[in-house]
Parts: sequence; structure tokens; C-alpha cells
Amino acid sequence: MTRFAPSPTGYLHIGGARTALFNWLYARKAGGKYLLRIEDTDRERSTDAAVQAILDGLAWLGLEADGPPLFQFARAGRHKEAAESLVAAGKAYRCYLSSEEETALKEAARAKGLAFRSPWRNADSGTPPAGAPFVTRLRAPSENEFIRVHDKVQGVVTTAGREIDDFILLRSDQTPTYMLAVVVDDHDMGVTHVIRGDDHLTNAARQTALIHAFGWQVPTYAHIPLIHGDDGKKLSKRHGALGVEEYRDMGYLPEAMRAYLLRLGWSKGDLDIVSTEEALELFDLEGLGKSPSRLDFAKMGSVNAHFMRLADDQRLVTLMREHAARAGQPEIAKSDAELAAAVAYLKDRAKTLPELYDQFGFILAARPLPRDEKTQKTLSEEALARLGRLQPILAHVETWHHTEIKAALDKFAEAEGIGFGKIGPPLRAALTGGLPAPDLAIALELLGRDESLARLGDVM
RNA sequence: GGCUCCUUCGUCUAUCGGUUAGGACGCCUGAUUUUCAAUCAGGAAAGACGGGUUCGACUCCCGUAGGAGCUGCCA
Repeated sequence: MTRFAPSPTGYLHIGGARTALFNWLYARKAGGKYLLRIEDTDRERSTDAAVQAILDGLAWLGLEADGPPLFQFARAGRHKEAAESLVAAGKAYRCYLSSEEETALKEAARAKGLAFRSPWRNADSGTPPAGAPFVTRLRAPSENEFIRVHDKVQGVVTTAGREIDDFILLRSDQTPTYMLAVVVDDHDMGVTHVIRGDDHLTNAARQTALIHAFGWQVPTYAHIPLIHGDDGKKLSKRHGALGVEEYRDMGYLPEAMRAYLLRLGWSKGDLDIVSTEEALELFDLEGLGKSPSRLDFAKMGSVNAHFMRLADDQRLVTLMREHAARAGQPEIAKSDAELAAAVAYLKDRAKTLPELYDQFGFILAARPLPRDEKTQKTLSEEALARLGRLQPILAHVETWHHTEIKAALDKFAEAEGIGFGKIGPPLRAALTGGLPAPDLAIALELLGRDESLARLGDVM
């Protein structure tokens, strides 16, 4: 049983997406379940829009949970009850410190290099002021105890009890903190494996102390290194900490995102691009790396190109149309079937969906095509004369298919007694006006006979 | 400040005491060639630094430097 537990305070960024992917893969591989828990105990910062963004992002990535999402705040009652059971058992206590007193004590503790302890942790600290607000704190492990976290990535991490402070379980308004909620929920949900960012590594020691207080089973931890920006600094909005929907809008395929994210921090020998199907067979915690990795858009592009080639042409047409619409680009006035046929030739020339759309540029261009200096030069008098002789031949190609067109072109070049190098450039200049386009026979087929002949006519 | 974690080509990584330190992306060169790509062939490119341990260290230990995290009534 694994879980992905984002807090809905912003979009689902790429690091979170990778964490979700690893949890999802691990559960599926092991025949277990993967659940989603929305950690919304911070009422100030949690928003419904963020919840939706996370849900949408995960859906786009195809990382559906094995059950409905659990909203943590809805379980506040259970959390409170759990904390109170700890108080009753003497493992936690009520602390009546004012915030000024607390700040002073914390500063003093820090100056001495000790973790914060409240005087209220001791039973003989006096009678509680009647009606005064209080928080509930964990009675942290004693000075000579050690908490060991057995982490599948980081190894055994030992923390001295004196390093663990009497952290708050229940705030003064009796709502649970993150530390309490995580521990109680993971236990109640039956979570056995916790795969999360290593920003939680030191929290794992705290949580382990809490779990011990409850007398519960400690889950297996795997703290994965964070993803950094391409400058090695922490991921920020400037360099890639975008919501996953922005990657979608940049024209990446979800299966490519999964493959790229998988390799960011996980490896299996020399394997490079690992499809989701293969990953479902191969994923393991042993392959997780220990050092932070950086986002590399160039690599991401090449991975995406790989999956574009494998993708179904009709699907690419649909996705490409969605993108063009979203980007406000003109629609391509051709049927899906026609486009799919073209995509088959054009998709290995594009790394992303917008690039695929751009490949249609030469088809979309309106007649007469503008000519730059280079095309003008290519269309010499000699070349134009030759195109004039080619025109009727193309007009009579029986089936307008690239193999037949190619045969006609070759035959023409032979008849003219010239290499294709003499006919290709001017023909291309006439047909595309210098825009990038595929092989000429294919370009001719895609353009259609009428348009092709019309473009030839335009230059003569 | 204290505690914890990390450190192999520009990037993602393989290596788990003995290798010419391998692969991928990117880059460079060449081939192909009708543009741009794609493709194919080749190339440059790495163990942060300093000490140990050992017959032998990228690999184990210590230190230094750099990076990151935690140290919240945030998660």
C-alpha cells in the first residue's frame, strides 16, 4: 500500500508528479494499492483550485489512484482523538506556554544546541491556568534514546533523541498538525511504503518517534532526492517547476513524461527509455538514486520525440488540433483521416505537438507563396523551363501517391539527362517557398495534385 | 548556529575494491542529400579536493569545500 500525499497549496509540479509516479509504479509492480491523500490541514493555504489542478495533473499523467482521494482535514476528529489517547497514555502533554515564553525557550534551546522542550512536559510543572489556551505536544524521546530510520534510499539514518523537539500534535484550536495527521492517516490507511521527497527525511525521525509513541508499525521509507533546476538550484517557477498541465501545453505526451521522470532518479543498468509497461515489470526501490537531479529539456524533447513516433497517428491529430486551438493557431482545414496520413510522414520530424503542427506550415501557406532571395535565385530561367516540362507529367500521374510521383520524377530526370539535384531545388522552391518540408514526392502527395500544379503555375 | 542528506562527462546515469570508467541526451566531424529534420558512422567530454585503509581505490574510512533539507500552532 503506497500513497501520494500532496498539499493543495499550488499546482502539481514535476517533482510531485515524479513522486506520484514512483508510488504508483511500486504499488502496481508489487500487486498492492496506490492511494491519493490530499493534505489540506492548513486551512489558510489550501484551495479547491489546487485540489483540482492536482487531480487534473494526475489524470493527464495516467496515474489514477486505487480509490477515491482522502481529504485529510475531514479526519480532524480522528486525529484529535488519537492525540488525546497519547495524552492519556502519558506520551504527549498539554502545553500552556504563551508564544513569548515559547520563543524565548526556543532561542535558549537553540543557543545550547538542544531541541526544544516545554516545561509542561514534566508532570510537576504546576497546575494549568484555568481556561488558558494550550497545544498538545509529543513527549519526545529522552536524551539517550536514538531513533533509527531504515531508509531504502538513504540507508540507516540515526537521530539522537535530543535532536527531536516536543513538536506540536494539536494546535491551540485543536486542529491537527501535519506530523500527527500523516502518522495517523498512514496507519489507518494501511500504508506500508512511504516514497516521498527527501525534504521529509528529517521528519521521518520525528514521525518514527510518534509512531513509537502510538506503538504502531513503522512503514518502509524511501526518501527520494529532489529535482533541481538546470542551474542546480532549487526548482523555481523560472526553470521548470511548472504545473504538469504546462508540460501538456508545451506539447509533451504523458507517456513521454512518465518515461523521462522515471529516469530522473531511477535507473536499471544501461536502460535508457523505459516505457510504462516495462517499468511496471522492472521498477524497484534499489534503482533509486541518492543525489538530486536536474531538469533537462533537451533530453525531455528527445524522449518525447521517441514516443511521438510510437504514437497512433489519429491520436496525434486529435492532440495536435487541441493544441492549435489552445494556442489560438488556425485550424488545419483537412479531415482527420487526411491529417493522420500526413502525420505518419511528418511526426518523426517533430519533438513536440506544436512542432508537429509547424510541419504543416508548407501545406497551410497561402498562394502565391512569398519568395525570398534564395528561392528566387534557385528559380533560374533554365530551372523554370524545366519545371514547365515537368508540369504536364505531374498532371498525368495516374494515382497521386508518393511512390508513383517519385517514379515519375525519376523518369523525368532521366529523360532530361540530369541528376535529381538539378530538378529538386527548383521544384522544392516552387512548392514550398523555402519552408521546411519532407521528401518531395511526399510533399507533392500531401499538397495534392491541384495545389501542387497551382503552385508550379504561380512561379512561371 | 545545530542536526541530517548529497557530490562520476554540460545533463540523466552504469560501476557495487582490480574496467582503455560504459550508455543516453546535447555538442563537434563525416556520410546520405531535393530544404529542414531524421538516419548512419566517428569524435571530444567525468570520478569536487586532501588525507588515510589496502598489493590495488570512483568504489571503504576521516576531513575540507560546495549543494540541499529540517530546525513553524507550513506541509
